[in-house]
Amino acid sequence: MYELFLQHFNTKVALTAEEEALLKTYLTQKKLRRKQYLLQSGDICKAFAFIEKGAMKSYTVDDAGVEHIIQFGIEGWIIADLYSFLTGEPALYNVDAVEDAELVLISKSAHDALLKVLPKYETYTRLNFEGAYIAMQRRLTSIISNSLEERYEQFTAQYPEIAQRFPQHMIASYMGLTPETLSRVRKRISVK
Amino acid sequence: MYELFLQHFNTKVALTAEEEALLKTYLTQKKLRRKQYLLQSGDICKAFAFIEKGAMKSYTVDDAGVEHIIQFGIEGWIIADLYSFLTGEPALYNVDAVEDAELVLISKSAHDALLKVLPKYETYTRLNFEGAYIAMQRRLTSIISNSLEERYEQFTAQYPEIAQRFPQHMIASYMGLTPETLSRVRKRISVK
DNA sequence: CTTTTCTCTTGATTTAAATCAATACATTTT
DNA sequence: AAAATGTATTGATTTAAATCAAGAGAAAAG
Repeated sequence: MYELFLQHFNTKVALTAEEEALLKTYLTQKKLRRKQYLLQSGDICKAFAFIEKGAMKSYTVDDAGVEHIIQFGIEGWIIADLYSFLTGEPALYNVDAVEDAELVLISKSAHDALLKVLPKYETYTRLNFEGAYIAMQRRLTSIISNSLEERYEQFTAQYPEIAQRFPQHMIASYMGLTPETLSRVRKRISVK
Repeated sequence: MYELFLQHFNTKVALTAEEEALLKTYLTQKKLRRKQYLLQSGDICKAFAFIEKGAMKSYTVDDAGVEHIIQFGIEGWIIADLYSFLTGEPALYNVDAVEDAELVLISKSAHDALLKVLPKYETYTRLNFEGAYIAMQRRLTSIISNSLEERYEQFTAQYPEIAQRFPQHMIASYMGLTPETLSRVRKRISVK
């Protein structure tokens, strides 16, 4: 239980056996079936989720009812509305399962306690945020600076598993495009 | 010296007089004239900069020579190519002064040392990354989900000082638009 | 196993933004 | 003070993406 999470943690910050036992006492498990929500916008995000198995997405829904995907998550990734988690404000995003999923949850109270009792947890958190920030900055740079063809090719090169595991219309949503446009972008690339 | 930086730090994590004195020994100063570079893409980002005074921008330049602004910075903000700073890889971004600037620099070696000698520095860093991550996620959400009018109004509401202090064509670049389009967006808003 | 839903593609048309071009005004620079 | 540079607006035209619409194949549900 919690194998992948502990492995992920130890890769970033190595734990002693005692620390690992302590950490485990703060973790809980959750299983989700395809299409079930982990979080709905307007609710408070009371835990962040490490994905042990399965595939998730976070997204907004606009006035016209269209989903805009903010983030994907598969095994080894963290997913949540961090804004809501950290501030206690209502979530802006929905989070649900694209495939059946097994999650490790760290609640806000567990998170706050861990920051106090386990200094390595703060380092783990900092490294996660560093990585997440850098990934997001690259995504933003790509949106602002590159053509659709370049953006799609960068995306598939950087996240081949995401590109293959999620349906194409979700990739389009993630890129801020209609499914038709992404289909045509792919065609232009394949012709070239 | 370093007044604003120390104030910013203390607001996030309160320091004792001894800790503050220790922290100061790791800081250096730098002044930049308008249009001078702090960093050029391809170089290694060897320090991040806290802005004590002035205005900065980070940006990419595409094949056609067009600037794409990634981030603005004014008094109290941090600016750098964090990707390059953290990984030691060549920077993707240029950083230069839009107004004459006074900076507090924390070099990579100072950063690494501070993480070891001053636990509160790790907390400070974590909180900075949390805030930066959340701000960037909101920007991305806005790009993917909202109309240009909404995006511009959100931007001016959230960062009134930036909107007023930087020329409009830079705001356009930050939004991924041409200056002409932003001019027309503003006109549509004012008519409405 | 068969009906329904989901997924992707393609075509025609509309719509929004980029581009090209000109001008006016403000601010640096010399 | 004059020249040069930077900044913002407006108009005409082109270009790229969204929208509307249809259909075909695959996957999921009953």
